[in-house]
Amino acid sequence: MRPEEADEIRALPLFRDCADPHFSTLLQRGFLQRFPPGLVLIHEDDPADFLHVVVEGMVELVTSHAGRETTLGFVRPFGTFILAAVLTDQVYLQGARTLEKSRILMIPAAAVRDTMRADAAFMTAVTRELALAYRNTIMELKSQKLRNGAERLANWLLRHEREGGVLIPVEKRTLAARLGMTPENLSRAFATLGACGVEVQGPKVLLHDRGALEKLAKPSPLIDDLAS
Amino acid sequence: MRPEEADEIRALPLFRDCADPHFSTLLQRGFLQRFPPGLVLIHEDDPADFLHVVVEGMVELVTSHAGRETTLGFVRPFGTFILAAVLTDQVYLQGARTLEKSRILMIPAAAVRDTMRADAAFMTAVTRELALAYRNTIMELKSQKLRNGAERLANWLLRHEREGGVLIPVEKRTLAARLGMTPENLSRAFATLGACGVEVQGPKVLLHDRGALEKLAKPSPLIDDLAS
DNA sequence: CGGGTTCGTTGATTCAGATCAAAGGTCTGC
DNA sequence: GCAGACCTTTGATCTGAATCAACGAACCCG
Repeated sequence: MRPEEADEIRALPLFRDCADPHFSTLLQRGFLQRFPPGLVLIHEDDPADFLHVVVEGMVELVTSHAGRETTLGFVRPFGTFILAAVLTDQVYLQGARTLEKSRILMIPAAAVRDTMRADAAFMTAVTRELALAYRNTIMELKSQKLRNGAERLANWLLRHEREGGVLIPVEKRTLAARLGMTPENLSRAFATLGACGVEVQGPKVLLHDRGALEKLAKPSPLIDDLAS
Repeated sequence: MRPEEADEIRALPLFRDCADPHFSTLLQRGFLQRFPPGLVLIHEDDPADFLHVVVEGMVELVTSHAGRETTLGFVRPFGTFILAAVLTDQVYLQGARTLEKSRILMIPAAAVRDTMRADAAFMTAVTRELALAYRNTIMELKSQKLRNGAERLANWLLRHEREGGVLIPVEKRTLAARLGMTPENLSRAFATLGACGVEVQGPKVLLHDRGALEKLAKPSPLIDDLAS
């Protein structure tokens, strides 16, 4: 791992307050692995062996049931995933696969649990991280139950807007699954948002009228405040 | 509080490993309150002041946005709610109101945080509780994204089945909101399940053919294993 | 460079669920 | 015991989303 990457991980809320020797142990017991795009990192229903930290690239969290499949989230550097399964020592509830060439730091579940026991500050950080992830998921559920497709897209755009536009970092089909709709319907949702000054140019999206878009999206800190 | 109720709370996974003096302090700093049915205990967007423990009765967790409203869960004795907001000291993401006459133990957020700091076993239990609640919500989200209305109802019935039947503990309109559909559609979903041996008699539901119902519901431990 | 595959979009159709409306039932409070 | 309110169910209709199908564009690979 490059030094600046180690620094980034060290600075994460999850590890920031961990004592130096404990953090070193975590890193020593972990593996930094490279993966090609599209590789399945985790199968649903497998026992939870590792906490994963995305160092480079992007990971998609997916779940499927009875022939249907959906995307639950994306993880980019320096995000972590499947902390909860590691803590409860249960099976994973969601699968994971790379969307790009990626490097992942994999920390054995036992190491995480050992360090929690040894380092109260780390335990606190884990708890905090879990609480935030939990709140994020509640928001996701609210979005799914209280909004229609176009509204979910509009809010996703507003949340990812940078300097008047958004660069969609994944294939549109993947974004559609993330937002809980079909690719066809994502296209139509974009068309609907055209009336609010949304212009699509391949992966680039221009928001010409943020006010109009917000009027349709009705963003709320109780649904849209955290990341994904 | 009656002694047997105090015992029930003491035996909860959340408090079981808490040292005696710390547990006593928690109880001393808490208030046991009685509430009539239909009373709003918590407004969304309020700062998180108290961890709530339902001692008697039933509580509905609700959320609303842009004129729409939905139910996120029910809490019965001796369940707790809004632990995450208490930990992160943020606003509540969901409202709460009583469905019946209820008694609630309200523990100040500061007391919870103090005890976590003082008692490692309690901290561990809090973390575990959070991880379970988080996994529950993931399952809920999966159910919402991967199943249709009749399937969600079928799985709810299977999960609550006792001796060949289910006694619906709330108004059907409330159950409908819990399952993410309108009351009208809940009626129709019950009608659909009639073909699988489901018979409705007011609040009582008889499952005459569990096999047929399971065939339609396709229950999975990755979606249906925990409570709510 | 050319051929094939995948992806994104668009149109037509179907389906699930929401909405609107009305009737019957239950519970409540006076 | 009765009147009124609310809940539940059923029917009719409408809307949003999924599906099916087709086409063009982009991309990859030989």
